[in-house]
Amino acid sequence: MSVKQRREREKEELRQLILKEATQMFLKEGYEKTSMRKIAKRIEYSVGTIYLYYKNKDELLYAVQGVAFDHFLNYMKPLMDIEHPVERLKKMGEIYLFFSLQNPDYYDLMFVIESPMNAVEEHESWNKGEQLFNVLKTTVQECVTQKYTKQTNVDALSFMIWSAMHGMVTLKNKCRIRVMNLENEEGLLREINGMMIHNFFDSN
Amino acid sequence: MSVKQRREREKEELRQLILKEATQMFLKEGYEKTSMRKIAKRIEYSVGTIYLYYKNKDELLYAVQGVAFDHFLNYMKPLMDIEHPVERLKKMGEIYLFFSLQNPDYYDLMFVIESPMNAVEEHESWNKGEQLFNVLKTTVQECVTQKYTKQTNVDALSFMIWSAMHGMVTLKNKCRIRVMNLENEEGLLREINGMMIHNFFDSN
DNA sequence: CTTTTTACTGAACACTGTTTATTTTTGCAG
DNA sequence: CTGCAAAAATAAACAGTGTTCAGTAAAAAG
Repeated sequence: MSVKQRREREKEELRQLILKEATQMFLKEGYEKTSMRKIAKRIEYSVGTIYLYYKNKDELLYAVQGVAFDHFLNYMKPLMDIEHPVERLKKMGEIYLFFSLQNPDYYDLMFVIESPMNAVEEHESWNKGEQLFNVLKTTVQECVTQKYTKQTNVDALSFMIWSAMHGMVTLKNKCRIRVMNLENEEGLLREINGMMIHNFFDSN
Repeated sequence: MSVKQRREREKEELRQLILKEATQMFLKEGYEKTSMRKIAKRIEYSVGTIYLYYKNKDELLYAVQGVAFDHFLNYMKPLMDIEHPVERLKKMGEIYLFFSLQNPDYYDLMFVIESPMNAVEEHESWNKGEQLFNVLKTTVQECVTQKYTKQTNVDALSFMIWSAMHGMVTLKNKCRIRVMNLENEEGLLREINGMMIHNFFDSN
């Protein structure tokens, strides 16, 4: 039975190799500009082989999205040490901005890219996105429960924060912020994060 | 000299025809999925002809963006009749949401699509985007001047509002809002608009 | 050593944006 | 009306895309 195991391990290794190289290429060149042939050339296999491990390019994207979400979740981990929910919320915003501006391509893969999403309902990377949102929602829930805000609608409050963050990041990354003719774009984003927290939450 | 004029008019007519059909196709099928050959087939000319009127596909996108911005600006026109800046701001948010959710493809063309933007610095559609942002900024400026808010940073406040709106719209349109498992997604967006205005502005 | 199973290949298909040599159409002078 | 130059439109070509599938090579089993 050892042979079968080895074979299985080898298959898994190739699967991982494809994922690793595809991830790197998606991040470096973007999803659209990374062709299956280029990936194949990089891993030194023929195009067809990739299709033995991933149904199509979308399937490969899902896998890469999983990697991206894991990466993001790791950034968020230190947050759990912060006791005060308002403080945690503020730090969460800072991390969100930091990660998104440092890794605009990861961000794109997770939150902007269109292609699949619509079609598929159930997918692993999808659950990871939910997991990420729950980190926010839980913290907001604590803020509400502990009366650090006048607001009561946890969904609305959570989504507002997420939207503002997501909006800032995408307008920045897609260069639409340029219409504002600012000198320090990233500085403004951080300022707004603080501004929002202080307006909606009272940390006493 | 009449002949030259007619020729020029005919050229302009074809230019407009290409723009019109391209706009329709971009909106219906999306930018990526609309090929130059398909546009050519639709207007019953060969592919090459399009390149005599628009340098390339990006150039065509710019033109369509112009159409989209005009469309959006038209939606915003009725706003100017609202005297009270806070009321105007709130209505602006409602219109923004309404337009963006009704015309997700126009929205994509204006605010999400990547391709050109980065390369070109000066472009007509760009100015129209600026014009649109100034409608918001002017209103926020009035709110600040007339002391309807404690905030003083007009840029920050304006951009925060825009970001929140843009974030909500894109998360909705790209289906990322689904992780929230809501029943009435659009209702929540409108609720948040009101929530933001009432938290940052005091209309007395 | 043969058979069967598994893994892999590369050519083919129907597309894409863009360029260019060629052909067609047009306007005008003789 | 004819000849000709200029303008406009075309078809073919180039290099690329995602995806499929008949065929081949390698490995495992008998």
